[in-house]
Amino acid sequence: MELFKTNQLKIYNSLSKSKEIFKPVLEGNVGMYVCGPTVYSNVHLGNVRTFMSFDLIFRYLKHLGYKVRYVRNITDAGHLTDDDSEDKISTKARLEKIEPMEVVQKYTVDFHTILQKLNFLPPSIEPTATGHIIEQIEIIKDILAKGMAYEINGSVYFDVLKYNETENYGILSGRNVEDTIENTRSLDGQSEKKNPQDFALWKKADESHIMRWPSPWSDGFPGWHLECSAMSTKYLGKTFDIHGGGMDLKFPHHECEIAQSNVNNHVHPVNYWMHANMLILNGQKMSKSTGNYILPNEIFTGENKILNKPFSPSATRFFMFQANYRSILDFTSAGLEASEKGYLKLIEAINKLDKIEVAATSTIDIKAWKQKCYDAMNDDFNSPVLIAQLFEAVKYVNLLIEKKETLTAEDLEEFKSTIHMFVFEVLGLQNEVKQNSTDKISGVVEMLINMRKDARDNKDWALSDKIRDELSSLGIQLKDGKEGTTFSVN
RNA sequence: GGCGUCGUGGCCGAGUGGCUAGGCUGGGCUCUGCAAAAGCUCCUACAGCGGUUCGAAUCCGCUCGAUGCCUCCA
Repeated sequence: MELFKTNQLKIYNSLSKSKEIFKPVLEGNVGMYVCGPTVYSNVHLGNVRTFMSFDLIFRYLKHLGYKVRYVRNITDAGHLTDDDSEDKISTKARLEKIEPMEVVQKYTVDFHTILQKLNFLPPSIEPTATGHIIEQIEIIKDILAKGMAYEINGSVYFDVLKYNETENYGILSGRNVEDTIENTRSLDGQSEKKNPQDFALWKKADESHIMRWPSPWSDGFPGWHLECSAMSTKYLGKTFDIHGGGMDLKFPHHECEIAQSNVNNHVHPVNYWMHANMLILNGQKMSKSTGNYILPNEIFTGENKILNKPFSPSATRFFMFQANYRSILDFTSAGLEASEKGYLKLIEAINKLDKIEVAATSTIDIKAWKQKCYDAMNDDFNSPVLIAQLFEAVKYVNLLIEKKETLTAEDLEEFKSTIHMFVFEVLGLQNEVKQNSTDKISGVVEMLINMRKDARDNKDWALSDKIRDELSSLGIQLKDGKEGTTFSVN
């Protein structure tokens, strides 16, 4: 029987601002859409955190036995710059004097490389905005036909005020349009829009603009908000289960998606809206201009001014999951160092699992422990609590090896498989310790351990300590236990 | 200014009304030739001020602070 039938999953829904029991549209199936990156520069670390949260969610849903279709788009057109007239990709292409598609290619590759290093699962579909121009044009036609948009000078805008007469523009973000009007009154009236809060569905391209597609209104390009509506509808249907993204996309991006779908399909597009919170760096907002900024790859190489040392992808992943996805997370060197130690402790315990011997009786209630792990994840993907339970398991491992606790063969098997499943399959961590110590090294170290044992038996402390210290300086730590000496490679 | 999110011990972070996670750091003890590892243990907190309640970190109000969106930066 699938696990989802026995596990009651609760998800915090940004729309209702409360935890709700998760019920997919189609039993056993989950449709999930997450707003992907705009590929006009290296992927932002905060963005990585958002995607990592949804990687965890994707992994856990799959683990529960759901058939998940996970769509995460690539925005390669339509995301406008501040003056609201030029596409971000185009701007970058002009600045670097390369083709827009070169910009897209370069940063898409960067994005995938970083995610691969961090052991992300690829989404089921990764559609691009430029690959769905036709679908977007069809939606614009429909919205125009329904009278909720207007054309001016070859551009098409969504009529927010008119929409708000019958629907609620602000249902997700808690804004009301009247306030928005007052607060935007001071902006200059250069825009051709009827109202400042109207957003673009189609923008006419000026002569210098390289990225352009023909449409009934002009040669131009689609608005940013539209691509997500087009692609989510195409691959997941008019109403689907989960829509995710960073907290910063709640308004206006997701609000606009809701408006578009409400007009286009006459339904609210999403049952569960999920928003990952922000990542800050040393207590401050990340900002390129102030230098309080770090690229994901610089974490791994250590080539940065923020952190004291490099950190591995798994240590970084572990650090991120020690906080709940809905909390603001402060990215600091001290925090990463603490997490790295915790991660190594966990992995070392996992690598020691085979040393546990089977006993006739169990002194630990493995089923109760396992249930706590599931309870944590079922409670809105509470990874910090899951990790706390995994540290309980670390304690068990050490006590079991010392024979202060015992497990039957059946319980031991369940214990091992549960640990492996949560650590590697659900959290997506990698066993970096194991990768470092090859069998050849193990053989050599074992030999030295035996030599040291002889020295110790002869009370030749000078030789024994020399072996220990020299191995230590090579990054190999010896650990004397009741059952003999073991080692770990740092 | 408006709309959100949040403010927990030396640090990081769970916890939504009573049973007070976990990690890192530091102290003590056990084990050990010594150390490390491991086990046990200690330091016990909820921004401030009011209120509701038999009882609040948890609910309500106000104040202060952080952060996000509203304006390019995830």
